[in-house]
Amino acid sequence: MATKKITSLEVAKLAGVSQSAVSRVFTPGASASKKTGEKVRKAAMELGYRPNVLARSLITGRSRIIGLVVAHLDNYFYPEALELISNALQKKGYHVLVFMASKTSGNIDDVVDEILDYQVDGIILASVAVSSKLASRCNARGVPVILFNRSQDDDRFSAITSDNILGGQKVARFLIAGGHKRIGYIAGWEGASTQRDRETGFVEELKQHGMSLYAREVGNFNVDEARQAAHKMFSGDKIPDAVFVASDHMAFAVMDVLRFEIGLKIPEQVSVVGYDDVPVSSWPAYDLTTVRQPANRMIAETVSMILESIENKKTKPRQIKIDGPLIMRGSTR
Amino acid sequence: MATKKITSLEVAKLAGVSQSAVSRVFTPGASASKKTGEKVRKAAMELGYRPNVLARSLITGRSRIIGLVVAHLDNYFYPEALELISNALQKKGYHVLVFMASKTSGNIDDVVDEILDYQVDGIILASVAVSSKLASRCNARGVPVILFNRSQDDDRFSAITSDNILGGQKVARFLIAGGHKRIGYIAGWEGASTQRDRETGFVEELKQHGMSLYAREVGNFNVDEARQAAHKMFSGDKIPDAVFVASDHMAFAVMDVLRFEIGLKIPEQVSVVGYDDVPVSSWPAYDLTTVRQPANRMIAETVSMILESIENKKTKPRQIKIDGPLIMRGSTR
DNA sequence: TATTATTTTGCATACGATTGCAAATACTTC
DNA sequence: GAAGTATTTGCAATCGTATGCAAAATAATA
Repeated sequence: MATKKITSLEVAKLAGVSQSAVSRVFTPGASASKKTGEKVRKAAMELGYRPNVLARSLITGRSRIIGLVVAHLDNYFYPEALELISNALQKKGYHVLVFMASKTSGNIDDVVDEILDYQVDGIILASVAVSSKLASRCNARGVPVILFNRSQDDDRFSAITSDNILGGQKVARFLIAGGHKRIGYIAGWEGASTQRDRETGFVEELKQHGMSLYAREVGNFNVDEARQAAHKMFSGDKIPDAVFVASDHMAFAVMDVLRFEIGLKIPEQVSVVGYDDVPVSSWPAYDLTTVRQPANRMIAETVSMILESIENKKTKPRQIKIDGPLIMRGSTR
Repeated sequence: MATKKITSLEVAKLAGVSQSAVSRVFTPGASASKKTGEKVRKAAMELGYRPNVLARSLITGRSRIIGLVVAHLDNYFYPEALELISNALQKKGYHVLVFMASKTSGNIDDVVDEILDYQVDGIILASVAVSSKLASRCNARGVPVILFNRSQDDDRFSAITSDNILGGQKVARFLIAGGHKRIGYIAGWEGASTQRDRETGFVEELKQHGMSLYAREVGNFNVDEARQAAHKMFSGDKIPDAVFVASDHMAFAVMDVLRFEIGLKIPEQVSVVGYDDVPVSSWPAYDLTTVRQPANRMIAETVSMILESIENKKTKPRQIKIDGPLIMRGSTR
């Protein structure tokens, strides 16, 4: 139990070479002869040596750590995203340090400060906004920041989203084509760009067809509030014949209220459309028509973009929108 | 953009003190006068200085990083756990470095090696087993390892689980009390202690009442296999009148098959019981009777245990089982 | 084989902090 | 105000690795 750590120096001694030689053997691209390579590797194996990433990063200035801030693990889009991000980064030799932006404490700036303390090579903010003070601090440290599933009017950040405006439009067109006349919308948190864009696209497209929202409530991307919103929207006598809910997560709650509390048939009496296409949406119990957020491609872009920024400090931030299809299922007629 | 990092030395210069003074101001418990404290803090604020956690950990030997290995983010018990763990550790000044044990690559040992490279202060393995070679390597480095939601016959590890045997028993008693005569079981992955314990408790308790499993299939904690298992179990003419499924995650798939593909009524024709009590279980569309894994308490124990091991190297590993209640809902009669 | 070009190697320093030790300063107490 | 005690401070070494530089070893060329 009283065990010393194995350092490169001890490996060097055993292998009969200098400490720098050991370092070079473990540094890809450094010059070391085949013979030394073998000696060192053998000694290292014997002692169970592995380079200390932290010590290395102290001198290289690269930690190979990416900070990931995430708030809504209860929305099942994010666990999926987290898994994909982590896997993709792992393949590139990076790892993810997770920071929860607890909805209560709220102050993202503090969290980002903590992240920077770990000398992360980059930061991914999943569905979380950040003050411009923080922006400049990250910029000052040369740490690239990428917004995932959230965009912000600040060109110091790259942002990856699905094309939420287009997505909203698709939903509108689809519902209109289905002959719906009284169309409601249950909004997410109004501070979120995703919410705003989805609604904008949706409402604009309705307008194109000479229609407007028949009802509107706010669910704040939150199950309980979504339930309340559903109750309000469907309590009168003239109820909508279709409702677009700003996220699948909320849509499930809405469907449950409609079916089990109000007693409406979906889709016969009401059509419901969500947004995200999380795995649960395809389960027969919900079978929810929704706009797919192409997680794979969003993550691929996110990862390649952040790595690019790390390699090459002078890449310009970019805003990317990825188109996602409308997935038609049984919650709509 | 070409911005230097702010080090303690620069703060020291600005504040007109030595570098060690700066360090002391930022080290809780170190001796520094009120006056210096103020000068230093002012200078630090002005320059935007924050201590470099990595450099600190190089010398203290503490990284304040906890490695977390997790495999099944698609089972919604784990995102919840991850959120709770991360929050709890954050409060204590630790952070979580995530490692995905992709089911395919499989080799956890390599993952743990990677973790150790980051000089983590501890490792939490969520639902993942590890070889005894690795065990000794972690032990050698003095890095405590805790198994979360998995136990292992190796007393070098602490392990936190719910009381799966007792949980299985509770389900058996409940189903018997409900008058069920033909009781089936859909197993998880047989390599998992959770699966084994749940089944053991369940079957033993049936035996106590002079009953035995009417049918048994394996779902491997996997949605697709669970679906197939359900099909097999409910295809004959004498079908079970109740089925205990080893995880909620699989239970949802089973319910969907029974209702939408086979056309059975739950609970009138078949009762279904799950295990975990993930949030979805309480949604009306499933309304699943299940055994709650008390995530809060499990995480609280996990965190306090790992921190204790870090502070005090000579704590003995312990195995803890936490009792969880049977939550009765509408999927059973 | 002698000479030059190329690799490989070791030395020494640096990365940004913490900490034991001894000197200096501040605080008590009479 | 002096003597003694308690705090604060700076110096210098240290953590484990990477890397510029010059020397040594090897390979290439004539």
